[in-house]
Amino acid sequence: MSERSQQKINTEQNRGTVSVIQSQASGATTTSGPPGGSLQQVPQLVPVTPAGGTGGGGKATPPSKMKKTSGDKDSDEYRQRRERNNLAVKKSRMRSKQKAQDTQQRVNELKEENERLEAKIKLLSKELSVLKDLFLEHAHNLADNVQAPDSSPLLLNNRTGVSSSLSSQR
Amino acid sequence: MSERSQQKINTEQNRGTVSVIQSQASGATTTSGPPGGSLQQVPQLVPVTPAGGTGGGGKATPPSKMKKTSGDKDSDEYRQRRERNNLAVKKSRMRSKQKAQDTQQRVNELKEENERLEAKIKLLSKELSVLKDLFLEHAHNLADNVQAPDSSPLLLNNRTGVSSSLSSQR
DNA sequence: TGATATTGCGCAATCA
DNA sequence: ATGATTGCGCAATATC
Repeated sequence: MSERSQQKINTEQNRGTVSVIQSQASGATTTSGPPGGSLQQVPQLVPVTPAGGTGGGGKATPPSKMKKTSGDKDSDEYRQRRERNNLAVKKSRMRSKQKAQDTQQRVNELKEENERLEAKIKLLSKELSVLKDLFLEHAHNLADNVQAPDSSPLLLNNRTGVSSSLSSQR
Repeated sequence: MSERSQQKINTEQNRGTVSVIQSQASGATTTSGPPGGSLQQVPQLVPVTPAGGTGGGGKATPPSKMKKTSGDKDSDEYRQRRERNNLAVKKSRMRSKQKAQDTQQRVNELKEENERLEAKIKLLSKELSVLKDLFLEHAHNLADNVQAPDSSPLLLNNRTGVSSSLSSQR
């Protein structure tokens, strides 16, 4: 299960015809392939003057290493490889971005969870404190030898202001 | 090993500007050469097709509006701008990466914190449960009208197996 | 209006 | 040899 975002792949070289399509309003630039995204580099004839003295420039005759077909750059295979790599790059970057996004989201989730847990802790602590107080009070009563034969304090938990502490938590 | 390449790309639509590559000769630019890095593009001027995009629809040959010097690409200012941008790009990417890293770390921290909180909750819950049991037991005793002449149960908290529950939490 | 910041993309080196 | 990663420069935008 993997969806593929396919996009226009021009497996061809434009040699002079250019398409001017550049009117994209600013807008959501999410990670969805921007239609008509930006293009850059331009087409152009191979400038490399193969032989012939470059009249002006300094060292303009890099060791001509043309092996293979008429140009290892114009090669059909080369273009193919490039295209594949470009695709791979795109994919990789997409995943990378996605991952970063996921991580960010994870942070948010964890933060939420954290708050929840802390709230729970607070609640439990409060309950505990109430019970402890009751205990202490009771202990006091015993110590003071106060019988307090009336209703047992167990059912009166409003002593410290907490309404319902003795119940299943949450 | 060094392959000279020049960016001549084109896949997808192209516009009408060209990219020229500039050489770097012996590292004179502010940016130091990257260690074992990549190659630079090849030097050479490019036959920038005059602005006119053919197809554009409106202007077949827009007046070549080269402002300023005759070459806006080989211009000194151009290179300067590029260099600045390259710098900015690097900086931006660095920060981006750093941020991602930080985010990842935050995840780890939060996870840890989470575990801690959960452990605490567990502990509190246990304490609470023990106290409740004591309460119930006590209530029972009262209900059964048992005198319980022995010591008060408050000091005996080993009933359910918990060692020290009645103390300041943490 | 100019400068920096961000983003998408292609190339090439390197990894796996 | 092939796909995945990564650093880098270019150019279009976005932001300030």
